[in-house]
Amino acid sequence: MPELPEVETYKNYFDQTSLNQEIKDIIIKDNRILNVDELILKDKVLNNSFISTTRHGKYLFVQMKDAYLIFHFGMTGDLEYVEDIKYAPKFTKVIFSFNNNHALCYISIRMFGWIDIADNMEDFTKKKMKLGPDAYKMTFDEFIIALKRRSANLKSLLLNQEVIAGVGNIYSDEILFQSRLDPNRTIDTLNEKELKLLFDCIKTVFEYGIKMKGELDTYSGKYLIPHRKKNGTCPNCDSLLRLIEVTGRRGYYCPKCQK
DNA sequence: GGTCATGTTGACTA
DNA sequence: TTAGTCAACATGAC
Repeated sequence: MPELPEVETYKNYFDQTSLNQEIKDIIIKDNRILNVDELILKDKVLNNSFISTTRHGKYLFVQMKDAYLIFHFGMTGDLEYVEDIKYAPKFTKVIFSFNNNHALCYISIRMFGWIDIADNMEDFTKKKMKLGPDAYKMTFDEFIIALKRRSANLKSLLLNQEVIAGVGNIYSDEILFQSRLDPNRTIDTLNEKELKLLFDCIKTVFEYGIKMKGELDTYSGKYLIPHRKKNGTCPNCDSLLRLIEVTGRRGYYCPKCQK
């Protein structure tokens, strides 16, 4: 499922269920989702505990004694805390089992997500993944710096994790709709006021998304999200939404409201 | 059976 | 360097 609001929701869920308990076992049901050698993973995790978590973009970092465990959820990743490993849901790929027999399951249907280990969070985000600033936490100055020398169209720009981390396909449509900006425009055509507007909309859209725990089907009808389907209409002016394809992703926008 | 999907990456071209 | 296009990854839903 995850874009930024979902990953933030997973983070909160992780914090409420899985911190500060000794990890006594890891069960790897499918090692294709591991980006790290199984032995290294076990060495870093077993007999340790999860201390705290940090989210950067769509990545969740879990601090341990001398390493970070990293989760990426792809398009169909999820976490579930269960009372016993026998309740592990379908498509569970890795189970972290605690001393009290409760367990945290990493679930992935399509296996686009993965689990990794890193010594240092900055090295991972900046050097390895080259991620831009986190879209929800960045300041306006960081946003402007991230856009320097960029000239891509607005939708591809928002989707590019190296520019800004955390915006996915659905939220890129919503952010551009709330900003009333045409996704086909290029970033270098925006004036100061439009840049500030775009920045503010990134924040408010994610704020709402986090509040709603990323559950898209509960979103208010004044948002674009419930309308982004074939023959969907603009919640603002009722025009038929237009479909665009950018970087192989489908997007919806209102040709009348978004300029 | 065909198409589509909340993501990322690498190859290639301009 | 930056951008755009395409294909690949694996699986379920409609």
